[in-house]
Amino acid sequence: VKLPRSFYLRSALHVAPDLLGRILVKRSTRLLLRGRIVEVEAYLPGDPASHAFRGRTARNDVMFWEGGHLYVYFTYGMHFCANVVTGSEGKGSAVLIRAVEPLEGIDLMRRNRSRGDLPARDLCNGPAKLCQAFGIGRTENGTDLCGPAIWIDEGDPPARHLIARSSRIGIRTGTEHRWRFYIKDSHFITPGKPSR
DNA sequence: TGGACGATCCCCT
DNA sequence: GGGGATCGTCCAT
Repeated sequence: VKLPRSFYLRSALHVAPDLLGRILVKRSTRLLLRGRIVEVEAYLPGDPASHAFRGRTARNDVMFWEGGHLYVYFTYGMHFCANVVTGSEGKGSAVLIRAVEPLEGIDLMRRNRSRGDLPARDLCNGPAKLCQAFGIGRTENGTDLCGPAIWIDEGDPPARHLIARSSRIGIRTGTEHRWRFYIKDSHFITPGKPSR
């Protein structure tokens, strides 16, 4: 069952942990790519680490759309990362999907990653890796997650005691906040280290 | 108009 | 554990 619009119209701090255990789905040409979300980060209004911190621009425009859209950004001259926009129109808040556990379409994911030899655990254990594996790029920016192309299924959320949190990864500011959430016993989370 | 800087990844030692 | 790849974006000059 596809998560409804109302799921996304909440604070990113509520949506982020609630996304764990949900299933990211992308309809490819004739098959489905599916992955269980195991690691996310919240980016809030007024958050200096957020792309939206310095106001609305052409690049981050989608982040200010109504919750339930996909904000895809390009970084380091070669990578894409995907976020779930949260809250009402104009909020400028989102949840970065950092890692998913591959469930379906794994052969295609391997081909998309240009590596036939990668173990499943290394296909989507990073925000740019999962975008490459799922074929998410510039054209997917602004996709409505309540539409037919990319969506998130209810899945099977973990018990609360299986959810861990830490500071976020790869940022220089806002490191005092523990806004990274992940499934404690998952083998499919990022190898990178939190910022503090 | 230019330059510093990424919400990263991969390969090297 | 460290550095290079690679380029769009933003802000300061």
